[in-house]
Amino acid sequence: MSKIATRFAPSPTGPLHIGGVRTALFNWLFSKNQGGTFHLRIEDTDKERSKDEYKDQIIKSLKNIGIEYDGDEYIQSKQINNHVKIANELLQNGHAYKCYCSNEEIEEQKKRAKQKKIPYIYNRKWRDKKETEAPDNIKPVIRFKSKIEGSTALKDLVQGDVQIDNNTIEDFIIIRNDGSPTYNLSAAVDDHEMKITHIIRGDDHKINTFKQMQIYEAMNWGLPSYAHIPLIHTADGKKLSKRDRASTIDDYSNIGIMPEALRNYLLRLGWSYKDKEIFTLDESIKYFNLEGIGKSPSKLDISRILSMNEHYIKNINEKELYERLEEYCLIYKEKIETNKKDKLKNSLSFLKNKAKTLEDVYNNSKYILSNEVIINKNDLELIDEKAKKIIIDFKTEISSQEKLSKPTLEPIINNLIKKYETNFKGVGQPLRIALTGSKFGPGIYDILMSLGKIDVEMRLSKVIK
RNA sequence: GGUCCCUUCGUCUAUCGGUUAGGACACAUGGUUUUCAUCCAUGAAAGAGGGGUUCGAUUCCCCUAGGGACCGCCA
Repeated sequence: MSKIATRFAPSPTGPLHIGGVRTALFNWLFSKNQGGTFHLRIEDTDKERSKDEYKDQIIKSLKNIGIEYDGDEYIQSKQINNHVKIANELLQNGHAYKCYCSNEEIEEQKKRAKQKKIPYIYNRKWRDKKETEAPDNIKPVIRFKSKIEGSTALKDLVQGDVQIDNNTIEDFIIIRNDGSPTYNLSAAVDDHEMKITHIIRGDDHKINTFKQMQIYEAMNWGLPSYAHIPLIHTADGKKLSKRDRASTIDDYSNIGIMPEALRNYLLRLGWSYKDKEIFTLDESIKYFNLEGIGKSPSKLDISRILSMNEHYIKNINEKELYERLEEYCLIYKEKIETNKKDKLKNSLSFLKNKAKTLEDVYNNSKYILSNEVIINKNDLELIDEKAKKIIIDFKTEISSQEKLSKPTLEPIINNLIKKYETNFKGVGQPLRIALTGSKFGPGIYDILMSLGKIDVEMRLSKVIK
């Protein structure tokens, strides 16, 4: 048994969306679980639409989520000569033929098929014709001589046995009339060349598998194993496409979803291992298997992504979390001022409790990050004369404190509650509004200590003027 | 239209013929609390329909319905 090798083969004609990321993840996990290798192949043979920026985005996306491919990326366009060579061999050994039908002729047939409401399938006109009958004003394409009789069974590692009548596979084109190879030829040749043992891909490729299997057989190559995984659907049940918003990793990074959360979510989408929900990267390698992949397509559920992210925010260590937050703010929000960094770091322990995303953490920490407290009119009205007196008293009391701490703050607040015959809210709410500009937020002690004495005094002065 | 695939709570799923059909997210209610949250507890919530096979079907088979994918000289 040769060493397990899998591959992910996207075309750089658009940004990689998370459906592709999941396919890559499954391939990678499977190979690592089996002690094999995982390869990235860039299928850039469509010169018109392929762009380097997409290739870079694909590579970046994989790296971002923790997927590492073995060796260099395999660039398909560099292998075109090899694909053409194989096509010629196929021509020689009688598994392919030149087709001289004109475009118009083919179009005409398609049109007729449509009118009769029967599926179009190339009529194999040139399959057995002699080369000498060829018109000299037409550049031929090369077609693969597909099987006409019988049926082919695919032992799919996810879907089980799938059988299809051979005559539903037409004599597909392997070389265009400009001499360039088409997808099915290139993919099959490269998979063989790369010694891929397991092809795990979306089940939208299933029909291609039957074509590619025939190329393998015609070349007498040993067949790889296939696993067709169900596609991810959007919330309304359609195939995920590049046009969908919130579909690339960056879309999720943008709202503060961390890569490990997305990785964990994608892993559990259509795959399961008992009742386990949370998988570290190592655990996912350890437990991943093809048997756990479900057969039905699954829908994207943002609330689950959010809750997965919430779990990771609460569970990664704070130093790490801080670094993520700083990077997040730098890229998507604002640079954190140097003199705010320590305050923010020390406040993470309570800020993270109210956050599902890094964006939430950022929003919750705005009172620390910004120097100005903006209080809206309704909230300002809550600071009435009595509240102002409380604030003045509070400010006087802390002026003698060297540093704000819970043991010293607690008696002060308790005394104010007694003195003004109010409750905690009566003291806490005006303070919170004055210090953060909001009725909601962290605990009052946390706010006080996270801001520090100087900031607290400054902010309080402003409301009692 | 043709070919192929799929069908358990709203969502992701467990169950590999015998279960009060389990878990997670979301939702609802209650509790803790200093506001918002967190946290804890509790609750509601599912085998698409119809036939078989079997002592017994969510599980195996068939039909129907519904959903999806593919049907390019794109990949």
